[in-house]
Formats: sequence, C-alpha cells, structure tokens
Amino acid sequence: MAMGRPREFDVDKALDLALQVFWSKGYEGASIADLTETMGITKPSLYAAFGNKEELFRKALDKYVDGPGGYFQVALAKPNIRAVVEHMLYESADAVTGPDHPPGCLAVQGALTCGDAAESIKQELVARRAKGEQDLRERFERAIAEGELPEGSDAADLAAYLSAILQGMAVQAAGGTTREQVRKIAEMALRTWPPPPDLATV
Amino acid sequence: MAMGRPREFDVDKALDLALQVFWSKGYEGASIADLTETMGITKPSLYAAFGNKEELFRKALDKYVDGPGGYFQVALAKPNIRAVVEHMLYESADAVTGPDHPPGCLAVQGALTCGDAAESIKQELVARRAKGEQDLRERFERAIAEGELPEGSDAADLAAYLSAILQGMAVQAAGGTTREQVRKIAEMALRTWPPPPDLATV
DNA sequence: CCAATTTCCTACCGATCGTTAGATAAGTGA
DNA sequence: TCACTTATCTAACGATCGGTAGGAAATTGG
Repeated sequence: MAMGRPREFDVDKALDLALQVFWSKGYEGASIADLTETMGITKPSLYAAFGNKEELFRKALDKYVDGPGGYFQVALAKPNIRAVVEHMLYESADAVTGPDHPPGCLAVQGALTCGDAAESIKQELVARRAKGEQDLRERFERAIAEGELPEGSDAADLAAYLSAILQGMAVQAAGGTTREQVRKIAEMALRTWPPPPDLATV
Repeated sequence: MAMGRPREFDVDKALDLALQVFWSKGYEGASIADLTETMGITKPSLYAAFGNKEELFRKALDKYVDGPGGYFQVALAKPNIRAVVEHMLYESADAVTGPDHPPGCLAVQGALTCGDAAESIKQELVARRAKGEQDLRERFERAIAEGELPEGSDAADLAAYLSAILQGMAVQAAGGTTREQVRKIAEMALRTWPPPPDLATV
C-alpha cells in the first residue's frame, strides 16, 4: 500500500503553537494567517491536518484542558475538600499567570462574547465551564456527605462561588495582573474558606 | 447661517442600541453591519455621527459606565464600608443579569482577548477595570483609616479580591447563569466579608 | 427663489476573512 | 521504473471586513 509523502511538520507541536495563538487572541481574534505564521505551516497544510478553524480550536481546547488546564482535575482528586480547594486556588493562580504561555484561561477568554459565526465555539466554552462547575459541585456533595463541610452547606452554591473566584482570577490575569497579586486573591479566598451556610435558609 | 438637513435619527438612542450590540457580541464580534442594522441607520450615517467603529465603542463604553455600570460609583459613595461592599455585590449581581440588556459586563467581555486591530480597545478596557479597582482600593484605604476594617487589612489586596469576585460573577452571567444563582455568589462573598488579614505577614 | 450647509442613500473601495483548486514533490509497494 | 497516495506550495475563490465617494434631499438664511 502506498503511504504518500510524509508530513514535514510535527502535528502535535503545531497544535500546541495554535493553542498559544487562540489563548492570547481568542477564537475570533486569531486569524488563519496568525495561526499559520506561528505554526510555521501553510494554510492548505493547516486545513489538511486539522479540518478547519473551528476543529483546530476544539483540538487546541482539548490539549489545553489536559495540559495547562490539567490542574483542575488534579485538584478534584485530592483526598479532602480543604486540599481540593487549596490546590484549585493556588494552582489556578499560577496557571493563569504562567510565564511560558499567554495569561488567563482559554476557557474564559477563548470566546466570552463573539459574532454569530463563532456562536457554537462560545457555547462549547460555556458548556466546558459548566462541566467544571458541575464536577466541583459533585466533589462538594461528596465532602458534605463525608461531613467535611459545615451542616447546611449547599454544594451547588459552593461550586458557583469557587468557580466565580477562579474565573475572576483569570480575568485579572488576562488584564496583566502579576502572579503575586493573583496569588494574593487566592490566599484571601482561602482565608475565608469555607463560607458558612446561610442560616436564614436552613 | 444655513443649518443643513436635520438628522433623522436620535443620536443618543442609536448609541444606546450600539451599546447593546457591543455588550452582547464584544468589540470584534460586532460588525458594522450588525451595528447599523440594530441602530436603524446606514453606514455613512454611523460614520458621520460617531467617527468610526473604535470611537463608537468608546462612546458606548462611556454611556455604559454611567448608565448600566453606574452602580459602581454609587456603591463607592456609601457611607460605611460594609454598605459599599454590600451594594457593590448585590447591584453587580443584578446588573450583570439584567433582563433588559445583554448578560455580563461590557468592561469584561468587550475585548478580554482580541486580534491586533483591537489591541487599543482591549487596553482601554484593561485600564478601566484597573481604574475601578484603584477606586475601590482608595475606598478601602479610607475605611482602614477610619477603623472600619480589621487591623492589618491591606486595601490593595481587598480591592483585587473584590474585583475578582465581581468579574467572576460577570463571567458567570455571560455564560447564562441566572440572576438567582449569581445573587447567591454575591451572598456567599458577603457572608465571609471581610476576609481577615494574613496574620503571617503582620 | 437661491445659495449654503448638512444628512441621506446607493454603490463602491481595498484589505482581509476563512477556505480551496490544481499542480508539483516525496514517499511506498509492486 | 511505475502507479498510487499523501503532503507541499502558489494562487486564487467568494464573502465580509471597516470605511468612503458622490450625488440627491432637506433644512436655513438671504
């Protein structure tokens, strides 16, 4: 069987470079010309290897989630809830201000708003963030069942609250806030953790 | 002196409609065609009245800041720091989930990331957010001077922390989170307020 | 009524958008 | 060597991007 001409670039490396571009410019802000230039390949090579811009973004997002964004699942797997939240906050602070990649979080800034053409990408990111919050909620439910959190604690509320803090740190980082300052946000959130349940609703 | 043909549309109303478009699609995602269609005017009318896309955005942003975003300054003016933070959190929760306008916050989602052409708009938004945080910091400094916050409290850290929570709520809202859920985030943040100073650094 | 001024609209500008033909080059298997 | 397959490149596609000429229409002051 004929194998054809071998590819002259490393698909995985090229995808990683595409990730950097999407990460710093967002889905809409990253043009195909931006991407091919950074990836060091021509447009037809990009399309042959990755389909189209949308598919390329989705592949880059997958790579992000279990690469730079992998700390999230690592944190979820910690044995006690305090460790989960600590890890989540500290690692997130470092992740959104990492010196070797763009600041912020791809899942937040990839397409927080967009034109009609990118609507499905925006929805994908909404769904990913919701999934992360849902995972967090389930982890909190377990912690509540195991008596690790104050009686009356609401897992869904805790998950929404922590998600908001993480996303807020990502926005700060995207705006150029330093690692040290973002770490302080994480520390302050942790200093008040866990938020007591609303006694009025118990 | 000849006065010329009178304008057939209300500039202020048109600007408000442009604001809605930028708010929901972001600076890059909002095309001139989107804008003119929503504003009910033609392209030459838009350019004659507002200069260009960038100027239009800046004018819409000004309108946003002292319209839908006006709660921020209102909160800052509250007489005690508890009222400032309460108002800031609750009004923000309602503002980013208002039923009569797009969800989220223009200063966050207008251009969190973008291509090269929109870089100056992104920087403008970064500066606006930084200004808000700075205002907050000054308000906390005053509160500390007046003995309203625990000894050792750091005004800059408190401002960064609260800013992050507000921005996190905006991200949540942009993703479709309901008003009730965002309000719960505000309530939880308030329940733990104020975060105690880090005793290790005192 | 006429000149001056300003807004209106249609039609278009060059540049860039994402995407793809079509030809050529480089490899494999027979 | 020759067919086959796949990657490479240049060059282009139609659509849309932000922005603008140029002329008709509507107002004012004379």
